[in-house]
Amino acid sequence: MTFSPGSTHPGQAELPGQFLVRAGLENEDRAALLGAVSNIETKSRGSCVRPQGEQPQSLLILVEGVALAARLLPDDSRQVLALYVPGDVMDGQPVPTRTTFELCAITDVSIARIPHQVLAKLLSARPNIAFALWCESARNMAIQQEWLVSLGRDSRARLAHFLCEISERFSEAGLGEADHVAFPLTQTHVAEALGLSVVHLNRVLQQMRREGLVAISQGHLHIVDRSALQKVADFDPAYLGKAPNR
Amino acid sequence: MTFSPGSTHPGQAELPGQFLVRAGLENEDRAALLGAVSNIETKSRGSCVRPQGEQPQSLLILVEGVALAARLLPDDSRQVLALYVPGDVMDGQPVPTRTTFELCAITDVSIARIPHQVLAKLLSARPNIAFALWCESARNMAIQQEWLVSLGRDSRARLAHFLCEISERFSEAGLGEADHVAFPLTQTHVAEALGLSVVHLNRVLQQMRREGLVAISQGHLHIVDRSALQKVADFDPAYLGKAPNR
DNA sequence: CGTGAACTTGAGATTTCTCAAGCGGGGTGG
DNA sequence: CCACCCCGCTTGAGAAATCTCAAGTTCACG
Repeated sequence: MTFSPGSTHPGQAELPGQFLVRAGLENEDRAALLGAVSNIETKSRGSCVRPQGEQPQSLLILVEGVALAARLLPDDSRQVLALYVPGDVMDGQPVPTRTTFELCAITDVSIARIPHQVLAKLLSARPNIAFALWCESARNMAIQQEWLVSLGRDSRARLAHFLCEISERFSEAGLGEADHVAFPLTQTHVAEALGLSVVHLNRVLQQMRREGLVAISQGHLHIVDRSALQKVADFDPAYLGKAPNR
Repeated sequence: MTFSPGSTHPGQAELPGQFLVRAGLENEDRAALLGAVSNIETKSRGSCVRPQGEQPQSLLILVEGVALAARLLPDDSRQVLALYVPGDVMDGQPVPTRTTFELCAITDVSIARIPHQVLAKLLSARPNIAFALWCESARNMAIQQEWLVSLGRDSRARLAHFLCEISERFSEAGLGEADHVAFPLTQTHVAEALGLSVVHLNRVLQQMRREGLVAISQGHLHIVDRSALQKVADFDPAYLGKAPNR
């Protein structure tokens, strides 16, 4: 998989089929939204999709790959604020405002752009689209809220919760099976998401591995004992819009 | 100030003047929204406005007083997720979903209810209202994002940031002057918001008091050295929709 | 092979927590 | 009117969680 980074192939979108169906968007509206895509561009892994502090010109939708949003702090540390999988709207704000975080590609990604100028017309012409984007945004808010709660707990619960969420979202996005999903994140990424040092994160992870809860290797996450893991995490997938605990 | 807890006086809302103007709502739409208020009720301080896990029947707007949203954890601890001041929409979701947190009155409060059933019609009839509520929700998300970043930092920065935000929001809501606002929270509330133990919070607070950054007494917060405090907090009020650092 | 990034391990320093106790004001019942 | 009690605040001290620094290992890649 070798993209020339930053390349652009314009025109008809090949957005993933499930895009915005979660939010209940119907045919005609979906078509209108797809028509508003100005281009789909690719970025190579590790590159920055949109720097912190920029005034965004387009709404960005992740089509392929995994990406994250992170805040750069004055002491050069980073706090990861969100993870994105294919189908996710990255930073869907009703009114574009100067961003307080950067968007980074974790793997090679492809991203659909919808210029805010075009979008604005669409929003007033088609209230359903606005409503669907609001729903998406509300879901991201629910996820963020879980992260907030998680950060208040100890490192073990934090990591367990993170892994539970990853496995749900990644498998739903087609990045693997339920108990065996792709895991392109480095431990540094995870540490920055959980607000832990890499060293400590590593130890907690090993501990959980030893206990037979999870295993991470070769860029894959294997949930060995899901119910035990969910218990450690106090995880209930309802906030992701899924059925209650299975 | 003695309300009979839970009392309800129906009819014409006396919503605060600035309500939803931040979100750019115009006369006619505002009137429609006000007309949808089924009643305004009062709750006494310390009481629970809406328990965790309930299916909400109405949108709640805080008219008077201070309230918070908190998640109850299985070990009986709590994580405060949000603070509300008059004019705030408490948990404004596009589609009402089972709540994952409780709403509590910190002071005596009065709250306007808009039944979701009524609201739904309003949203489709008047897209501007949906848009305004989305904007409100986006603002709450930005605040929550700041809390998330804050939780990743040390206790000193966390507290400083919290106090900066409080002073901005409370004074904007008419709960005091810029450097001298009402502070009805107990140290336990603050500790639960910041994910710290009360004991540790107390020590950090005293330290900041000794350094001449802030003073809290008699239910009032006094920002003694705002610029120093903002520096400790790495605080930029832009996310609240205010002008950049002064 | 040589190199760099990610992961791992050790050990001491620091932050934060828990438990325990004392203080002080406001409200309440006697 | 007084005594008591509860809640919120404060302080001390030892325990636990987490961090930082430093170094070693592994593995993919050129």
